[in-house]
Amino acid sequence: MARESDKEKRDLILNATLKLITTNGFDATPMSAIATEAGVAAGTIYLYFKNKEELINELYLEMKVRMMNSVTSGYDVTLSVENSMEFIWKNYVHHIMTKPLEFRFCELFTNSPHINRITKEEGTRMLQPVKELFEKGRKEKIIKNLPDEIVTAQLFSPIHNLVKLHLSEQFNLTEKVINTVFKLCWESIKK
Amino acid sequence: MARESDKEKRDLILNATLKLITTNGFDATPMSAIATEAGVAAGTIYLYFKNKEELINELYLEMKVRMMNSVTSGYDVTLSVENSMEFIWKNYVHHIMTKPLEFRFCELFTNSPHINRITKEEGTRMLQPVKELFEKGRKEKIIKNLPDEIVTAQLFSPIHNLVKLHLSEQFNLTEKVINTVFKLCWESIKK
Amino acid sequence: MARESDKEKRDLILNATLKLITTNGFDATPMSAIATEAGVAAGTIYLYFKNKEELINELYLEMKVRMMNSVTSGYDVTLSVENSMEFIWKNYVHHIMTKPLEFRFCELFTNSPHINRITKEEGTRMLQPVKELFEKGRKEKIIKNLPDEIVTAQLFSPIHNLVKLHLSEQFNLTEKVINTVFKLCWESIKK
Amino acid sequence: MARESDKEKRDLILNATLKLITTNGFDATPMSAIATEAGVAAGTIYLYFKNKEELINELYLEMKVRMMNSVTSGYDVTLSVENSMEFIWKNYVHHIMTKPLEFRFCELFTNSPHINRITKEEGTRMLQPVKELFEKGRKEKIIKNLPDEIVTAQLFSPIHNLVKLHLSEQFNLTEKVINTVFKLCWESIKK
DNA sequence: GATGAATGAGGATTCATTCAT
DNA sequence: AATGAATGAATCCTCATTCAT
Repeated sequence: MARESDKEKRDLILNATLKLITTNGFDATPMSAIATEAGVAAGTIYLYFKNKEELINELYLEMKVRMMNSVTSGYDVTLSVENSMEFIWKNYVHHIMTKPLEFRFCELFTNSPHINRITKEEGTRMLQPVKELFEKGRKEKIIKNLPDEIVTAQLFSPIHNLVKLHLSEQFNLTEKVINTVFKLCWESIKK
Repeated sequence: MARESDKEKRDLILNATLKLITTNGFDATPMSAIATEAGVAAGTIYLYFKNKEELINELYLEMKVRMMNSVTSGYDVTLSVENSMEFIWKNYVHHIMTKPLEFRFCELFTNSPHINRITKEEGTRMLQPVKELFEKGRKEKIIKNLPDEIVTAQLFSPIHNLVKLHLSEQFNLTEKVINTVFKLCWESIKK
Repeated sequence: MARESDKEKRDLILNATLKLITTNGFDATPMSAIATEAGVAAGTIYLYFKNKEELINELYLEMKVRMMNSVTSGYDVTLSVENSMEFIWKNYVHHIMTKPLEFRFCELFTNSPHINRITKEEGTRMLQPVKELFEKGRKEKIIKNLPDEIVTAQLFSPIHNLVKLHLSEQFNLTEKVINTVFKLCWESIKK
Repeated sequence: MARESDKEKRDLILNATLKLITTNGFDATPMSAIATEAGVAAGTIYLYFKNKEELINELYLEMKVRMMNSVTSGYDVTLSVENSMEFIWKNYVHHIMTKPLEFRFCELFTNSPHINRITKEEGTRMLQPVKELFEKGRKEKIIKNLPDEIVTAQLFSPIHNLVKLHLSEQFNLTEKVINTVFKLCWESIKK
């Protein structure tokens, strides 16, 4: 039970951090506020994280892990490349739309000097399965022969952008629109 | 000459802010550092900007203005929709690639709580000419009948993303690649 | 055995404190570090000592006791005043040279506000045997008629100082030098 | 006048530090207390000293300088070695007796890890004139042929010790006693 | 007795902002 | 207008001590 309690407290802190930083930004979120929100003492945070920077970095990784789990959960290897892609793509969209805090947090920190190189690389490493799918698609002559970066950009950045607009209520991203966008994106890279 | 000197000092401060914030981030850029970099006294900044927040906001607007000027400079109204689009698109790419500081700054602050609603709206308002071009394209049945947001996302976010990778040296964005990407994007929205 | 174990733990804590405080100083030695060095839990220290201050004070007394034991061990009451003095003096020198940690600790705390008046007095009280020897010397007209404080100062402070230099490697205190210094000191107080 | 004010504030801070640290010890003297005692804001200290450590080090040096100035002020080179020595010795005693705070401060920090090597060396370097006097005495066959360290120890440490007792009111150091002690010390090193 | 997680007060330091010159 | 010394609130973090297990 001691270990459960540890896990719980760590999670309370991570969740409090996620909520406050996403809402107010890094600078406007003192450790004391995180402690209060998490219902622990200020010093307790330092039992689980070395300092504010490490707290952010671990939270960032946690977010990336959750996302990849979400995206690949239920993934069926026997699916065709196109169906696999659609499955992953829609899982991704669903994930970021239903976890706005996690999404916003990743947005804020992906290019932040607070995230150190190692964390960033570990975060990127999780995209491996997707890259393998691209490779398969190219080999099977299903998608165009373009570098991973371009395929990723064509496939994911438009919807990524639209989700951002949706979450800031500048645009209403319906299921129908999502389907439309997937088709546009897929068309642009398929052979 | 007094007014010119004023203008100069204001610009010195804005440029110093751009450089330091882009390099070190908002938190790691004290007003005193900006003053030193600009070659003025700390107090002087407050003669031109009410406080740090306003300084950031004004710089943000300035960046947006410069970008729109860059993008539409030399724009010829007699061009076809497709050619207009290509002109603007490539101007945009050129601008953000040659002004990495300005680009990075906008990236950092577009979704930041430091930029207030009014500044953000004013920044968005400058996209008006582009939106009018979309409207024209839809009317002339040259591009698909899609909302502005989707057209913008399809057209600009992939290259936007690739420029980010390019500037962080994770990808080499050559002239050839740029042309390829334009074609992909344009294909995805044209009728 | 329980009591033996208690004694052991108390000693482990005292030794750890001696080592760490001497090396790093009082401020740079948290209780948690002492616990780790002693191989006990942080809370355990408080079973043996009321708080940090008392821990220091008890250690200080312990050091004084050890020193007096060292200094008078093997002391022969039938010796002449001069021989007694030489015996004690050289025992003292030997003790502080072979127990640099204990010596440094006493140095650090003799004039520190952390050592309370009572501890200090108890520490001084142990010099009683030496003072009696002075009294005997004066009565037998072997040493000059000077107050204890002056005799002590003349006899011990020069070598005390040289040992400090020796331990900080600014001076090499050989057996020959020690003998020379004893003679100088003794001459200065003998009649 | 601006510079005078600077000097004044720096001195206010140094004096406050001297007083509080000597009374309460390093740990028990927060920067905020120093600020209050000096009559400045907490942040102001950092305009004159990089941090607490540097403040202590500069104060330490200041104390050493003042002492050497005191000790050699009015020093007449035409005096004999013995008279020179007596002059300096008594100046020294007078200085540490009349400046108990400065004396205690030096005592506290001479062997403290807070004083860095450079400061310590610079502090020691000021003893040069005294060492030259020793050399002269040896050459003129007036004092015994002993290393500087021993001469220093014999000459200064007994009185140093007695002053400490005097200041802590464990001993009353009268002018007569001082003269007696000088004679004892001088006798022990003179040929 | 022993543990070590949890506490929260306290301290060094930074920095946006002001204001006397 | 320009300065930059001074301010002091705010923040991160440490650590002596407690207490439930």
